[in-house]
Amino acid sequence: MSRFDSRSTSKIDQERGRFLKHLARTGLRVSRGRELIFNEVMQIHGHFTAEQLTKKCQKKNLKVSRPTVFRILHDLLAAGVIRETAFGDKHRHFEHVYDEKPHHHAFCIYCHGFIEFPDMKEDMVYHSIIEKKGFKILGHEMHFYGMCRKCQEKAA
Amino acid sequence: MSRFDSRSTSKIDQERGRFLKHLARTGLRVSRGRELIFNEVMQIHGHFTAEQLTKKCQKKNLKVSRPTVFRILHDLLAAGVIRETAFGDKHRHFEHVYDEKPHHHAFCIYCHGFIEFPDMKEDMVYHSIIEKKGFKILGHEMHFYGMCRKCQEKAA
DNA sequence: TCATATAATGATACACTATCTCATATGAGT
DNA sequence: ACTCATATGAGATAGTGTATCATTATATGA
Repeated sequence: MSRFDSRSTSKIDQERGRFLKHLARTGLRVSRGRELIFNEVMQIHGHFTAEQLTKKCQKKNLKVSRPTVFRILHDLLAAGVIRETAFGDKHRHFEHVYDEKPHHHAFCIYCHGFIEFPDMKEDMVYHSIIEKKGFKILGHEMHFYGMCRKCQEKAA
Repeated sequence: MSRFDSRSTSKIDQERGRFLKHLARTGLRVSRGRELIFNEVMQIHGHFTAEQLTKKCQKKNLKVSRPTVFRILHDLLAAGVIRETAFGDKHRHFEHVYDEKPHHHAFCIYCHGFIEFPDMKEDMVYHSIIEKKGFKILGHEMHFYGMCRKCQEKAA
């Protein structure tokens, strides 16, 4: 029996299954750290950095070191449980894939905040162009940048 | 008379004008470093990092320090002569704006290479959604990610 | 031209994120 | 329990981008 938290919904179970399968395939163990990080990540809604995740664990007295957090995030990436988004700052930003509707981001270049908006599928026109070049598409992100409402008000 | 390289095309002249105007507005001088970096940047086709630019200068025996390169790139950004693109790695990537047709990127997650493809304007549908939230759009980038042809061949 | 003020520059140190190393701890399987 | 591979943490390290500050260069006015 898995020692992972058993209160999870079926969607989280599905992700857990994906993760366990990946670990089995690559000969990695279901360790304390991996259980712990998996459960924490699944409870986060929205984006997070490795730093934020580490602090979240430390606040809960879940002992896990920074290198371990990075290592396990790498596992989760490889398993396809989380994905990475480039926000243009010096941090790596992650979000889990389950329960997330496809969406994109608009970044404020003044306060570095962002808003989300839904994927409208209008960008599918690009697929044929890119795949004609032999590139296999695994995903896409659209980044708008500009000035958020609050920063406009401040400037005025 | 400006001491900037005078062999330039009208498009580069236009950019030079934009830069000089910015310097004048903000009380900055037309210094040796700014001339030098401006000319080098204008000669680059495609993307570059501060590191690459610094090495390019050093190879040509153009003496300019790393802090100065960063400072002047900041000036060029503020003047709107270059723009920044988040590539998902730890570097800041720049490209000059002149002579560039609007385009986007597809990144290979295996070799970190990328291909470019033209902007098709199909993404304009997003503008109304975002601006309804009070966000003022200044630009946008579309990032596809996946596996390039070469990496697919290697894997096969 | 000289004096003075202001900006630019480079050397150096620094901050920060992410990663590497390696000794130790842990777990799985026999 | 023993053996051996993997996981972990402490600390060192790498790499990028900044900050500090003394020095140099430039512009301006007398």
